[in-house]
Amino acid sequence: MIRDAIATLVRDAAAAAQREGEIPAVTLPEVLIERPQRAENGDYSSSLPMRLRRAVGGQTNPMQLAQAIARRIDASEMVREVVPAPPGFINFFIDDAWLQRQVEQIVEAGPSFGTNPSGAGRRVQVEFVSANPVGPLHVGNGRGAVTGSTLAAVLEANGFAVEREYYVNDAGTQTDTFGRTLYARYEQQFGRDVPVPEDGYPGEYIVELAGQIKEEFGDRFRVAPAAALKELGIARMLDSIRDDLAALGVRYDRFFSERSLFTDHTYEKTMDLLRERGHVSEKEGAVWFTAPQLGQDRDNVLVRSGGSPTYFASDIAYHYDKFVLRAFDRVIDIWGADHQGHVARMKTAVDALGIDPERLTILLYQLVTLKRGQTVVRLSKRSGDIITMREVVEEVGADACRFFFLMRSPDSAMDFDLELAKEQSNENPVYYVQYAHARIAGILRKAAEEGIDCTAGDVALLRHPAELALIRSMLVYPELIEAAAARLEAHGLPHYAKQLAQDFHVFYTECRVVSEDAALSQARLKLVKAAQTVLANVLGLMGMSAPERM
RNA sequence: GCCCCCGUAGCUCAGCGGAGAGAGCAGCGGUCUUCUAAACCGUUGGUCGCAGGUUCGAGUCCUGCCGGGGGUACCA
Repeated sequence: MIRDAIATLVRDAAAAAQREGEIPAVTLPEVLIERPQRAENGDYSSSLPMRLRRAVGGQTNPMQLAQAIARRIDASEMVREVVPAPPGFINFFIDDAWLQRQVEQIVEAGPSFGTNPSGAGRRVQVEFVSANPVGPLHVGNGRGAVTGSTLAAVLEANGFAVEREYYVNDAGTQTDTFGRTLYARYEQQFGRDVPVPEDGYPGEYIVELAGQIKEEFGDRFRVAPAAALKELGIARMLDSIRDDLAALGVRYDRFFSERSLFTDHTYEKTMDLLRERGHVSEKEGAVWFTAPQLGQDRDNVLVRSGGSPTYFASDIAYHYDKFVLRAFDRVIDIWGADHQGHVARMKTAVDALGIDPERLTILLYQLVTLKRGQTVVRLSKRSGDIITMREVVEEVGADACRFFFLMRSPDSAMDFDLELAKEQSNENPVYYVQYAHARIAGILRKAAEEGIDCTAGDVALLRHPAELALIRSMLVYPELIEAAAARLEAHGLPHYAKQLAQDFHVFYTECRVVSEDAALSQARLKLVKAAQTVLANVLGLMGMSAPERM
């Protein structure tokens, strides 16, 4: 990566200057390479001299340090010029010929362009959505789904062995409530006036489900044990959740059953371990998790006085399974902000199991408000008038859904405007990006018609500012992928895609590809192929399609 | 009360402690005989919520305050 190469140049030059006594022999601060905002300050820059100033004592002029370092970095094939700049920057200008040659590197790398092997096959689990299988997914689940699936893809692009998992809460009290509601709706199908339980779910979807079950199985479940109907209902809900996620382009490696933790005794093993390690106490007839020495100032219930385990208890067992039984190096849980209160105690619980809590990352995303223009559409699981994720995906399309969710930092509560997402106009950035790809496909079709073969194209002809800007833009991509994984942030992707698309659109406007100038046509065709590669790669990472026509 | 997130252009939002704060949309003015005008070019618009602090340097880090959202169960 260019950035790393430049960091090495700076580090080596600074060390040489120290050996030669021009810079005091202090420990060098970390060399960070930045991208200047203004082109006149180069392609990359280092502010090491100004940081160094603190280490060496106040009296040294950072500009002199910058000169001492810059002088020791020779121009190379990649770096055309190294310029010290006030008040103490070292600026790097990349050589045009080197940039031009990267076009061929990109085309050659194809789908692997931008990826890196730094993850070294370490096993990472990304667990996301994991909504209770008692109702359809809502819009907020969509945000989790898109964030999780994209981060998983980003980690894979960085060489991690990623497993995507959905934790199915098929053992808790909510499933009982669901079962009782379903039973009432089922009986109602046969004309019996069985009321929906007071704490039951009012949603119409359970009525529909009950109707389907009656149609398929008749009255079989009126005599069968109540558990059987609940089982079937949960299985059906899960099937529909799976379909909804597939419609958003989300796939999983595994759906993990909460109940399996009890049937295979993982739950007991985990509780035994917690007890052994002194984190279990009993009071008020309940069993509590206690860890004041780990900074948990309040105890939490593991087993209710009625004898049933809490969600927290099985979640601890679940994490024992992740870290100890399945031995993931790292686990990333993606939760909605409404689970915020659970974060600290979950990390403490992992710690209490003797697992390094650093191996667990819990990402929260803030809530989604669904809007239609100015009007807020309330999403309430309890209203019975649910705006489901499926409805949104069907209305605006999976691509627009993914792009809109990804655009915003998970830390910000977001409005999802259905009208804007659907808008097929210049107001909608989704089409702006995809249109760039469609335009590329158009050029490639035209070139094929004209029988242009670009293999012999000479990239040295790519001298137009728009061409060089496009190349520079493409070369940002590997850095983006690396940063996205390091910071576990996916929202840089759509912003980058917009930038890349813009650089392509400008190139398209300024530079005619298929023209009478055969040599230039071939060279530009190569550039177009490289642009297609990068655009398709970033769209792919976001789980979006790269259309050939629009 | 306590905990988490947010507050940047009219709107929606980017912005790893670095160089006159950026984008899209909206507004205003231009550009199709061409590989798709779902595009391009120009232009208007800012006390980065407020006040302190740390630093050579703060939109970015720390503290306090103000405003908005979420959480604070023997629910999940």
